[in-house]
Amino acid sequence: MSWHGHGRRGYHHGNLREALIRAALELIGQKGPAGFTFADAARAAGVSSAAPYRHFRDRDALMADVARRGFDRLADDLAIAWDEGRPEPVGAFERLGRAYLSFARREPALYAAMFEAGLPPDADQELRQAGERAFEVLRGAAESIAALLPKQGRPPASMVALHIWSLSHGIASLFARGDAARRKLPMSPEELLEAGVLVYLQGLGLGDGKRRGGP
Amino acid sequence: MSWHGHGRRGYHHGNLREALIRAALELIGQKGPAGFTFADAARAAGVSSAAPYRHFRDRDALMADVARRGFDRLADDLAIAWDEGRPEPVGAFERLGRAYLSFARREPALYAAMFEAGLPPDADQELRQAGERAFEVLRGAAESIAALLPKQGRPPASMVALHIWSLSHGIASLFARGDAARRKLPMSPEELLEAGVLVYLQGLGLGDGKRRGGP
DNA sequence: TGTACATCAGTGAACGCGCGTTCACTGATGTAC
DNA sequence: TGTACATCAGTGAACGCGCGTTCACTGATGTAC
Repeated sequence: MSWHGHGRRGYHHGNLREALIRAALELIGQKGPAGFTFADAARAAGVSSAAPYRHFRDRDALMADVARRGFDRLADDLAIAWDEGRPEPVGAFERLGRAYLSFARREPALYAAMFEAGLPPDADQELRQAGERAFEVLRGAAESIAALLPKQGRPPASMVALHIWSLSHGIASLFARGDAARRKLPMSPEELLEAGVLVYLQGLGLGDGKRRGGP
Repeated sequence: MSWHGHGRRGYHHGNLREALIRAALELIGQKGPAGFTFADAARAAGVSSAAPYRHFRDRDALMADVARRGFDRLADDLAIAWDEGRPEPVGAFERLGRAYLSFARREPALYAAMFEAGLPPDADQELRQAGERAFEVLRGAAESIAALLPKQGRPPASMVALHIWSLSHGIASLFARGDAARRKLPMSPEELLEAGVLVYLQGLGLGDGKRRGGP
């Protein structure tokens, strides 16, 4: 019924661009970002191997579009988790970390396109902006966290943001990936991250003695 | 002169196994772990495309051997940096973190084979053992660090090791990689890591008020 | 020290395969009047 | 409401290419006697 449904509707596909992106995501999920080809995507979308050229310059352009969507969704997820620091920043900040890891786990194909496809982060304008938008959420949160500290000795917010990003990404890419390269862990990645963030915040001087006891 | 020198010495190569590994390393450095083929390696070693099969089952077996060497060397580097915690554990531990990052930067091709080639960490016995040996150095160091803390509330050493590994790997793979996917940073990766480790140690209760002031 | 023989590490030709890319084309859709 | 035409999104055939892999082979090396 819907005029841009999933099936073909004759000579024209009707929604090939979307179908290719979905196919790419599926294939990346199965075989990793390296093991997916332009021809694969065309086949999966049920279209001739020349058709994708109407929508993407080449494989990398398609990959970049997938990655861009990934950053858009990550930015959304992070913003929701942070929720402008409500009810109080420290708890919200921990929630933010969990949301990052959760994204990596729920969307391994997107995550791989974003960080393991070998794309330059500024492959194109849109990709760069989407990446910056996501980081900006994290940086804003770090800003609020830093503001809780006495003005002298307060660390730069961007550094705090980079630490949390690095820790989260490290855990995601070593222990929470979707493929055979995942490393085993004597605990859940979530626990590992949560404990790490806690120690880190403590180190900043934000120890909340009784842990998450409210403001 | 040397009987297993670099050039061919007739029909037999004399040292093809080594030459293939060196070629693989070179190619991974240039094109990433995905963009290197068995045929490439043979060509670079100046040998027919069938020759590598005398030494490696397939491309992945070659890659695994490269990765194994990487872990061996990383383990060595880390052990030297840690130096059994001399002159005192906290300083030595920071040195350890720097050594990790330094390895990733000096040997981007090895690092990529170890962590970005999509190899299962236990692809074979030797690879697994080499990986464990490297982690063991880190875990041992974390043990010494944990031992500085009061017995109750002391975190598990393996968790501390995993935190430092994750942070280091996150920084290495986001900001210190050798290819076009490296992300820009408003400081050096070394500074970022060092600051992160410092905050973390502080969070553990190992603040050295005047920073590195000795025991 | 010499010779016969086994073993080994390479060759090179061949194969099937799938990819990327181009091209003239054609069927469907949209629009001007 | 109908018709002519432009535009667009796909087709399918073709191409050159390089990869992985196998095979019978051959030249070099090592060893038994």
